[in-house]
Amino acid sequence: MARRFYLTTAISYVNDAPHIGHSYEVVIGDAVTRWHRLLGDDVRFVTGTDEYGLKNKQAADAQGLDPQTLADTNSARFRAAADLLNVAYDDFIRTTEPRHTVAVQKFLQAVFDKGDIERDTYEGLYCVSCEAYYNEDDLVDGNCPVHGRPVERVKEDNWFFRLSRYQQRLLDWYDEHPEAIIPASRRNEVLSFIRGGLRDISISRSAFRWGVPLPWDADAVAWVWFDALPNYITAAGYGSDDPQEFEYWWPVDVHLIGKDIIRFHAVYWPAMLMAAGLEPPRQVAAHGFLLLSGEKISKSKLNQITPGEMVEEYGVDPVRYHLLREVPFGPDGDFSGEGLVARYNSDLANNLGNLLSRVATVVGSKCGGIGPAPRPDSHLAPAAATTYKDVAAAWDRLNPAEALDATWRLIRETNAHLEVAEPWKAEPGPEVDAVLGDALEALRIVTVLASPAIPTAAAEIWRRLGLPGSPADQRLPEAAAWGGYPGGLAVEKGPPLFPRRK
RNA sequence: CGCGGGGUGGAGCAGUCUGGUAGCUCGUCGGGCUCAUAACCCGAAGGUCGUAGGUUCAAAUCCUACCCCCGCCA
Repeated sequence: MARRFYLTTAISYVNDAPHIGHSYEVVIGDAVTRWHRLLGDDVRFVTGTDEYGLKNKQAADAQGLDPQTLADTNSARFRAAADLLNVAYDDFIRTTEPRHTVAVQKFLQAVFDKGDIERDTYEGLYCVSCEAYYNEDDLVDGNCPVHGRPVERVKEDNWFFRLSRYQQRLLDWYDEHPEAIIPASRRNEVLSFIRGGLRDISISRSAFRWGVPLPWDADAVAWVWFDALPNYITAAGYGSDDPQEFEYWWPVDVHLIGKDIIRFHAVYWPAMLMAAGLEPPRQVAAHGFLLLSGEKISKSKLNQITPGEMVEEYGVDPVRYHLLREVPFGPDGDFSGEGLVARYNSDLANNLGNLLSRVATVVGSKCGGIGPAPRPDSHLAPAAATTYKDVAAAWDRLNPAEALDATWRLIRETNAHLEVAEPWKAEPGPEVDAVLGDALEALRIVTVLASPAIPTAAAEIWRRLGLPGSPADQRLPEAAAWGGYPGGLAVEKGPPLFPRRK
């Protein structure tokens, strides 16, 4: 019986082009969902773009475009960036799609009918960039503390979501679901925020039309977050013709997001869902920011690297590997060309690529190019079992860096295994066959375990080992069990898989 | 001010809950190997585990105070 696993990334705002920080999130989502596919889970992996809201409207105005045109153009760029990174999403949702409008209106109506959206007046200092209100003492020199730009005094007669009514229910929810926010430090932040008291939030805008119209008030559109967050239910089938679909996919297993939008996902969103009579997400996982050579990704500073440039320079799998391996999930992590090259040479070229190369060569010279079967009682067998256990636990905790670290330990053990046995010195025979069979089997297991991170290279290793199908077809945990390499397959050496870089 | 996270050999991290020879990757140095992508393997150097006290036979680990960094406070 397959488990279902539904994971989303945040959807990207289309007022800007994709950068490597966006790539970081979709690649983590992709690797995690690829892991679940290996486990045989019924996976749904969704990413997409957030296209309504004042900021998008203003970006379009500034370029003399109509907002839909800008959204079309930039949404396509985000999709292309994901494709370029070999990100296997099942759905790429755009908030300007008709299906989403249907879902948001249904959702709004449900909350409205519940009585949790009411008319009220609010006057405050508003930052257009944040699309949020600030208190006087939050300002820095009279400007928005985030953007450093002037705020406007706005008085709005608006529709308000009665978030304040959900304070206790949220606290109860998190009390009953301790894993619902990871890492724990973010959970603590959210809890102390909620305990500090929740204020109702304005969820309608009438100064512009670029949004989803409120079903009961044609003069107003939904505040951008009230339309963006429901993308997660739209993509699960909410509002579709088939009610079974949503029933099956909701609640979502993981919302993968950046630490900057935790409040929207861990406070507003669960409350909104509760108000609509739906279950909150099972888990909100907040990752840290990717720093570029130690600095925050910034449009103004010249430290932008586009995903396209990275992939062109280093290749898809090395970029994916670096994103996944270098940054422990949670804290901020550093991304740099130098770091990538160091990691690439050490892990991909020297350890994995070179292991494949030396094994293939010796199989060629000592076994006539036909890979022998492993020994059932190889000392690498328990090592492989331990590795699988560690790797599985790490992916389960959404920690790709740890999963890859554990995987590479088996690679090192296999290199050491060869060093001790020195099959290249021995005469061809059962002993040499056994040593190489063990190495081939370890390599097979490593390939399956590494495939969520480096799918293209994994498929190529698989092919060179002479194995049929591809790593993606394998099913865990069986595929990680010792003894899967049958022997008798033609092994191909081929050119270096990951040529060393200077 | 408050709440939360963190400070471990040159770099990045684990270990702290459940006290008991300080571990991993990279880097450096020495040796081995020469099947392999000058790759691989073994070994070594390098840490008073932020500071000062305390508890204990024993503290990176528990307690107290303090210093510094980071996050959250609509």
